[in-house]
Amino acid sequence: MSVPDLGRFSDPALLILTSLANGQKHGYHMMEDIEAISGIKLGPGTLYGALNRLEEHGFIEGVATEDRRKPYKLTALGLTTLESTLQKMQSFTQTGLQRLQGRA
Amino acid sequence: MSVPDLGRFSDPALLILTSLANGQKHGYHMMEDIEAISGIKLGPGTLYGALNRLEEHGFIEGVATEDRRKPYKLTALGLTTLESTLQKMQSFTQTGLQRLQGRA
DNA sequence: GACGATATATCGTGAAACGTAATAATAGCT
DNA sequence: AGCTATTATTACGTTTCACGATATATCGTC
Repeated sequence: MSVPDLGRFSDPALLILTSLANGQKHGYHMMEDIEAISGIKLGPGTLYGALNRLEEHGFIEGVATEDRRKPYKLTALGLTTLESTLQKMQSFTQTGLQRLQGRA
Repeated sequence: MSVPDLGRFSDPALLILTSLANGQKHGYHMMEDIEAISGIKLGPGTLYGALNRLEEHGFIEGVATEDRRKPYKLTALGLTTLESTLQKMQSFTQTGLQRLQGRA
């Protein structure tokens, strides 16, 4: 990679919530989706670890199924949190890019 | 705050680099700047810890001075990294917000 | 010029999150 | 049946975070 990565800008939690923003998904599906929309490939430990934390904190919840796949979906809390986070991030990146613009 | 925070979306490192995007600053100044542009208040341990790591990784460098304040500025590496990170973040948040839009 | 408030940086510590990898088990393909 | 892809769990070492305590210099003001 030509441009090195900033340690962890990624924040798996945010990637996951965003992946769930357009409908429920199970873990493996998220892995692919996240890579598609962000270019970041989460390992299983990272992904499932973050999933558990998100569920504990009430941002997502498992959907009942008899399949071996375990789908998750956003809770109301997760939804509003995601929305406000994305909005803040957007205005923040806006500011940052403007600052870069203004450089000599 | 009505909307709870997503554990660590913040990523102090990114906040710091962005704060340096419009010119060199010393630690305390960054604290205030970061709070102004992001609403996030970094404690001293968080801030200076992240500063040290960023310097070790070559993203920023201290500026020589006789003052007791120690200013930092972006390195070339830090600059390109920041730019590419912000751009990716912007397109990512874009995608996320669109997905939220498309919800029933 | 003493005294409190603000500015500025350092250090220490425990907890949380991250990344990698090993493991397991089911499903699908040939 | 064997092999590959799918899907999830767990364990472990490292890094980062957040919080607080500490230290010192500077400023204002009385």
